[in-house]
Amino acid sequence: MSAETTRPAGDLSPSARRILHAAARLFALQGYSATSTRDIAAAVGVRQPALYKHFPSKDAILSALVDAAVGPALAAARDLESRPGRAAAHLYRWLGDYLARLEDSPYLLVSILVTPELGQDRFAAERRALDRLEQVTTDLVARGQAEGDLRPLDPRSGARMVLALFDALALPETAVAAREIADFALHGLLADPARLDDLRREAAAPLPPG
Amino acid sequence: MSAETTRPAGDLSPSARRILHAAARLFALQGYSATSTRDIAAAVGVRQPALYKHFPSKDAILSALVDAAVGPALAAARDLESRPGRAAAHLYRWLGDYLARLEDSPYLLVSILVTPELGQDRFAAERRALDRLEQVTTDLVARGQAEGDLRPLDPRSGARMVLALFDALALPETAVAAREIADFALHGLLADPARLDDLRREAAAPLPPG
DNA sequence: GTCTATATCGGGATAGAC
DNA sequence: GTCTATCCCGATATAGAC
Repeated sequence: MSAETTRPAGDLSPSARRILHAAARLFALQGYSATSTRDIAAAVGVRQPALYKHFPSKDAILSALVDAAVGPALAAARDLESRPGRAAAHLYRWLGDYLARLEDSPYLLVSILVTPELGQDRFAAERRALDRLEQVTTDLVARGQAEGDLRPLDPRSGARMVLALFDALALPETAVAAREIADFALHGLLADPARLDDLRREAAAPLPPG
Repeated sequence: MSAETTRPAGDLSPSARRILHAAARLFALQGYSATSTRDIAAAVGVRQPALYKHFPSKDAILSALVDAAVGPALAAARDLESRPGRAAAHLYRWLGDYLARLEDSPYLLVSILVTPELGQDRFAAERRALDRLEQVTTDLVARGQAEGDLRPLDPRSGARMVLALFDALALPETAVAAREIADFALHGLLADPARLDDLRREAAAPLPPG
């Protein structure tokens, strides 16, 4: 349940998945606190107490969503760290893959990333997961700068702005395409945008073994 | 109270301003619904019912915050429309001014822009205000493309991504600087970043009369 | 314009039958 | 594993004294 476990979504029962799907959609549309467990249950087609056979609390639902959103992204980023290649290309590949995954995901996880309720003390574990996401992004930006591909700016600021762009993915009906976001992010960071085609090629190539 | 009025913040009593300040901070930290009117009152140093002498409801507080956040930005953008000059330079100037204003503002309005509760029906008027903000941004992007300064991408997507960056302004302690955001946005949009210095000069010059 | 006291409602969670 | 019924609490808002 905690963000430490980064349990893959595959471990969840079909019922639990349906609950997460419905909850994520409602959280995105109207916010976490404004969504009642009755709302979630109605969207799933069951009565409110039925949820508690799958999750011990409403908070646990949000926690599971954070895990499902952040876990795969962290795993992918760490995998990339061990591979050869330019950090800027890794960043581009990582953004494209992760954003496309979110786009396809039924969970609409993006808006979870900006759920302000996570600022409360009881979600400290989830906040740590988000902090790790920011940290791996910061590392990629810093490496890209050291390698000369990315323009000089505070790498933490760069990471924050890249992650802030995720919110543009938003809801399906109005979404900005994943590739548009990845392109915008790289344009925002690159020292010389002429190198983007080059990076795109490297990022599209099969991943060399670490 | 409605977003239509775009009433300047100057119309508010000092007490009302203190309430808005405290409320904005708490909404940003833990979310709108998760913040109780008791929380707000405690932050202001009064008891909960005292708030109702200044605002008729909790929703009205959020509504006033949206007005204060969006009103000046729309006014500034419309003013720019009537002036000569390149749209890309206008966009840069507008972003810099508006973001700096938010940075200085005691209201921490940024996170208001992503408050998911605004998705609920009863905030339709506030959503329209945010839609207008997106529309003026879209228009600026489209004009910048027509003038050849901005690279081709869906102007609506471009506007969404620019506005999504606002969230990086976040809270004071961890904020990304306003200028960093404006620079990142322009880099993300520009056809040729070499033109940025030029645009910066035009944006820094005194505004020519319309 | 702030207070105390309180009405009223809705939400999270549990008990226990099926 | 879902249901009905219910507990309990916290939240918004109002009443009325000062």
